[in-house]
Order: sequence, then structure tokens, then C-alpha cells
Amino acid sequence: MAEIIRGRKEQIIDAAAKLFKEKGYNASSMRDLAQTMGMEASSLYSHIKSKEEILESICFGMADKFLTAIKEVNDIYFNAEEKLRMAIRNHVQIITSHPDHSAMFIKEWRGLTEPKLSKFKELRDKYEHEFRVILEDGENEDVFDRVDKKFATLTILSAVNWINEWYHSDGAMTPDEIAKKLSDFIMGGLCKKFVTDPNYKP
Amino acid sequence: MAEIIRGRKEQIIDAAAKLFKEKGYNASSMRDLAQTMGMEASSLYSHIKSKEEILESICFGMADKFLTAIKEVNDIYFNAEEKLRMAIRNHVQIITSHPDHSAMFIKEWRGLTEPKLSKFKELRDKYEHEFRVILEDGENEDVFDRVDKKFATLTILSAVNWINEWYHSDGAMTPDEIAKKLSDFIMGGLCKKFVTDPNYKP
DNA sequence: CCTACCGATCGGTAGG
DNA sequence: CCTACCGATCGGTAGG
Repeated sequence: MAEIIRGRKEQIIDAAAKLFKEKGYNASSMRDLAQTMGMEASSLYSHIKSKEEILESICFGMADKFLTAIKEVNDIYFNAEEKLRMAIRNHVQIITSHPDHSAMFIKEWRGLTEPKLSKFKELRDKYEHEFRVILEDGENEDVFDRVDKKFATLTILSAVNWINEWYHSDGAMTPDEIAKKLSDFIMGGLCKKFVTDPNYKP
Repeated sequence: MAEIIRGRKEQIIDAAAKLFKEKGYNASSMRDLAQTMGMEASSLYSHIKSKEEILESICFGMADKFLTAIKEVNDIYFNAEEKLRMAIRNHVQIITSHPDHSAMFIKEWRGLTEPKLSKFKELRDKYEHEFRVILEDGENEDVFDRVDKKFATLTILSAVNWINEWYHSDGAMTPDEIAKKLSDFIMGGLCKKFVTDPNYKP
């Protein structure tokens, strides 16, 4: 019984994530959501407390996924380049396996109201901070250029998040191929050059 | 008389852009907008036809600005690296001088309905295409690496658009400094290396 | 899970 | 630019 209810709740949340990603959270009504589930809007409330509860559970659930992934990377003592490549790989992995839920974490969280909004922003900032630590490690190891870390972090995150706008599971690239290309681009940039880093292998 | 009405209309549109950027288009009501203007919601309709007309005029106005800027760059025969740096500089310039209106072009256009939605998407694709042409030029000139052009275009555009999320005119960097840093990052990536391109000057 | 319904708010109009 | 108001739709509840 409890399992049936929980299962149904997850179905509703998944359907909501898909709808909210397509139309936006504010533009989606509970009646829209009910229709995709083949039920009346009022029936949704047997399983969920409110519209915002859905958004909340998705946003915080994904924040947990992203944070757990990057903390694992930072705990293991690879060098900075490996760390960054791993962090990007994990990020792409999460986005491509949960594209609808990821859209809530990346952009639809704006629909949250206080005090949940502030709580969520804290988690996002934490994730950003973990990325930044990797870049700082890289500079200390003399592997990365001495760049503006905040600037570089935001630029990298914007690139990895943009994937969610164009990725479709039937596309030509696998998640790992996407992660590889993105990492190469971030490491090496666009211009031709020879890398003289000791770790470089042609 | 006509000037007074037009001036008032522009004030409303500017206030709307600011409001829509902060709260999102769908989450903003005409009553919210009226309040920021110190008038009743119904009075807005003496100056504008509908809520969507506001969004439309901003989105298409900005599309025109961005397209004009990049077409100018592509018409002048600089080399590809110069073209890309110029295109990024213009893009940053437009965003930083019209941050509210730019937000409509970058994300709030989703609030448009057909047939305007499709028309707008065409213009966005055109802008993307112009960027892509620059990357193709760069490869032909043997200045850029042979990269997936669609992939690189989207990555670059995501980075330049993300500026709109964190840029404030009282920040530490000028628009040209932002453009320079971004261009350097895109050209050179994060890793240490020596550039052997003939055009390279240390 | 449904029918029936609530108060609030939405974009927008009429008429001055 | 305002008052007065419209039909539609919103998130959500009561009761079964």
C-alpha cells in the first residue's frame, strides 16, 4: 500500500519534471499535469501536498546528487586535471541520465519561494565552490593557467549546464563522448598549440 | 503628442524588461508591472496592446541588435581569430549595456506563442549560424583546431550568455575586460601551453 | 480517484 | 489615466 502510493507519487513527480522542463514551472498548471497523468487535478493532491512541494523535492534531490558526485571527486587525490575531467564527466552523466530533473536544478528553481529558495541557493553555491577548489588546486600544481577562478568556474559551469538544452538521448554522442569533448575544450581552448605540460601525451 | 506617448511606451517596456528578468515573464503580472510604474493595470493598455506585445518587441528588437552586430563582423575581412574576438566583444557589449532586454533574448523568449515563437527561433538560429561560420573560417585558415563546430558554437554561446546572470554594472570588470578574458579562455583553454601559431605574439 | 466547488488572481475591456 | 468590471483560469479543499 505504502509502496503503491510512493510509486504513484514518483510517477507524478517525473511527469511534472518533464512538463516543467518543456513549458516552464510557472507556465505549467496542475490541470496540465493532471492531464498528462490521465486524472483530475484535484486527485493529484492525494499524492502531493502542493505544486511547490514537487519543485522542491526535485531541486533538493538533484542538489544532493550533484553535491555527492563532486565531493567524491574532491576526496580522492587525483591531480587537478583528472579531478576536473571527473567532475565534468559526473556532471554530464547526471544531466544526461536525468535531463528533466536536471532542468529544475539548473533553471526552474527560480519558482521556489522563501525560505526554500535561500536554502537551495546555498546548495548551488556549495556546488560552485567545489568546482572552484579544483581550479585552485590546478593552479597550485602549476597545471592550469593563473586565471580568475570565479570567472573560470562560472564559464565552465555555463558550458556544462547548456548541455541540458540540446541533449537528446537519441543524439550522435554518448554522455562520455560529450564529457570528453567538453573537457578537452575547457583544457585546451580553440587554438592550435603544443602542450608542454609534463603530463601531456600526444 | 506622439512623442510623449512613444516615450511613455518605452518607459513601460523598460520597466517590463526589468521586472521580467527578475521574476520571469510568466510569474510577472500586469498588476506588478503597473505598480512599478505607479499606475493602474488597466492604464497600461493605453500604451501597449497586450502583455505579449511587450515581450515580442523586446525579443525581436534585441535579435536585430545581435544580428546586425555579428553581420558587420563577418562582412569585414579580419582573420577568424579577430572575427571571433570581435563577435564576443560585441555580444558582451550588447549584454552589458542592455542587461534586462538581453535577458528576454536569452531566456524569456520561451513565453512567446506561435507564430511569433517560430519566427524568433529562426532569428536565434541565424545568429548561431553566423558564429559557426567564424569557426569554420578559422579551421580553413588553420588557426583553430578541427573541432565539432556545432558543439563549439553552443559551448561558446553558453559562456557568453551566462554573463547576463552575474554581470552588474558596479562590478570590478569593464565589459571590454570581460570580453578579453572570455576570448582568451575560449582561444586558449585552461592548461599551460606554448602557442606555435604564426600569428601568436607573447 | 471523482464531483463540486472556493477565493484569488489573471489578462484585458468599456466608458469616461 | 481612472473606476468598475468581465470571463477564464489558477492552486487547492471538502466530502465521498
